[in-house]
Amino acid sequence: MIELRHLRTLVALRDAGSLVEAAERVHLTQSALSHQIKDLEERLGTALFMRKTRPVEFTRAGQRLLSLAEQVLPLVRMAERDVARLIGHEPGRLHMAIECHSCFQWLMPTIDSFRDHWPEVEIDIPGGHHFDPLPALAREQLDLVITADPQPLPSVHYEPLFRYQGLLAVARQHRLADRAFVEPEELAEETLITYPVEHARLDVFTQFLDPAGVRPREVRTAELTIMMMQLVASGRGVCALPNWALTEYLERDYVKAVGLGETGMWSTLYAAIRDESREQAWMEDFLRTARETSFAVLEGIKPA
Amino acid sequence: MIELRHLRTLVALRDAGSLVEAAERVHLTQSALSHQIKDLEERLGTALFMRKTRPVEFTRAGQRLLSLAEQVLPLVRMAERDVARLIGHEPGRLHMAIECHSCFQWLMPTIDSFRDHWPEVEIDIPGGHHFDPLPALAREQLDLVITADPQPLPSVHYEPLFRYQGLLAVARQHRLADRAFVEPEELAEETLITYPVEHARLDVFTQFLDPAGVRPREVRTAELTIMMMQLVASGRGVCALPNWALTEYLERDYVKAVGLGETGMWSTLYAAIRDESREQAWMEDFLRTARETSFAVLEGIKPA
DNA sequence: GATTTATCATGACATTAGCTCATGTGCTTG
DNA sequence: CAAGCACATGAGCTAATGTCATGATAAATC
Repeated sequence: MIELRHLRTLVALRDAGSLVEAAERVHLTQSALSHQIKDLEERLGTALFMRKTRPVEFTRAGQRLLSLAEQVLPLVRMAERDVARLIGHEPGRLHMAIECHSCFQWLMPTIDSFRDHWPEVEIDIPGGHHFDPLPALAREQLDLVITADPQPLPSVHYEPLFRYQGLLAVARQHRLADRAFVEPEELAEETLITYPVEHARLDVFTQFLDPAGVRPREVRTAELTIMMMQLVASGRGVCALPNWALTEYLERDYVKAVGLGETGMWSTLYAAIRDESREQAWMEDFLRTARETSFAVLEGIKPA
Repeated sequence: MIELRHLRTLVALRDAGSLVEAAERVHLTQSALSHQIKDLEERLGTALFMRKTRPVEFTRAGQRLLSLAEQVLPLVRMAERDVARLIGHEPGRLHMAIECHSCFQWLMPTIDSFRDHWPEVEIDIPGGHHFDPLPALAREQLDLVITADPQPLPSVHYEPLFRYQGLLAVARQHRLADRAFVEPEELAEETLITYPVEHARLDVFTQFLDPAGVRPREVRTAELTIMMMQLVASGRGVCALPNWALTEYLERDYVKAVGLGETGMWSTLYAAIRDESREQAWMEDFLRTARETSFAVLEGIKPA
């Protein structure tokens, strides 16, 4: 008997293009998917996709099942939402803080799509708070915080969203422009441009420079990503940003990007929420939507 | 995660009206369904149906999932059929013999619905064969035989369709009319009306009278059920028929029905097919359709 | 063309979901 | 109030469904 599990796998496979990555998306091993699909194929009596092409190519039978999945899975999700709505009639509240300036890029589409499904949830991003958002979360002043450095707090749960790589943006003619990666020491004579937030919240420092005991010659700040890009492009400094925040500038050949350290500087972005709210159907749905939107909108990120 | 299994269970539950019978339909135990649904309810956080009513009554959440099932399951079946069709392009042949006169009642709607889905399968009920159908099945002159007495033959497989109870139809004013059941000996002085087929193929004899060494005073035959009913109603004899073949006459209060023996005479109706054809998608589908149609059209039958 | 790197397949083992069995509880019915 | 029926529940088992370790194969890199 064919099950929804199979359909979800097929969709992941198509979106990912390979078994390995599809496996990450559905949080299973490559082997599990291989077995699962093989089993399904045996029961159906036909192959579902070609393994020797990249991205994988679906047979006609595979395509038919994919189209089934496209029809069916949204229906299932809608039903689940309806059921969830039938249960809890208390309107939800979703006040959030974002510790990650570039996150608006995926957060806005996420919120848009979420609002369609859960109109009764009150969404807000309260501005002008100068308090520390994570304790505010515990105090129930906030309901969700997007952050890259989880700190253990009672009753706060960190839900990983995705992993991304921090890259160093440099001018095209910069001396480091053609390097695959740089070592911390090489930034000692550079001007580093950052968002105007505390030192401890910038992972170029916490993960890269501080461990090596290096301080850049100068640090200056800019509010917006595009301003940073202006400064970098005109050779006024370098700046570290998530890979996906850079893609559009890289495509336009506006700046160059190099890795931070040999292994690259990978971070995980988390949604911090209170333990209790993990149960709420709309919260689950928000996180799912966030992940889906991110993977659709951003390039170069990986499942956590 | 909700799975198709759950949806199939819910549909069975609604159709059956009780967990016990639903369990029979999906070929699981009552316990399994109880666990399965409980588990689902816990994950959803809400009850799906009321257990204390008969037939069971669905909560709003339950109804929502039912409606999901109604949308989704047909789509899944269609996709499965399409996939099956993509594989085997050889048009199928379905020539059948029916060893059960009353069976046309459910067989005709079955065939109608099947033909819609598998237009390329050539369906026929070759008439005028006076050979024994089961060997003809093995010889590939036939592809399916509806029968109530399976005889072991190499490469022939018997797929149970449903169980039914043989009842004795008697005139309203008959001396046995108010009995719950009769013993074989009580038929020694009766005229028994049967279809014009060999003795060994009539289960009133093989299962009821022969074991007790009883022969009715007289045996006469009639071709059609309705003729039998005429004769019975006018006191010219009694006749044994499947419960479901009698319902329409019982509802019109045309005749009365009594059980055969204290435990009742239960038989199982089988579809005999060749081993190889068990694999064919359209054959599976025919059997499924047959079962579904039977349960929809006939009253008082049970899953095999 | 050799070497490295990637993906998928596969067999053995592990885990767990999902089932059956046996039994308990509560409702209905005679 | 006893009997019958339907559902619930806990224990235990099995088979389905995973993981791990490894090998084969194809593409990418040197």
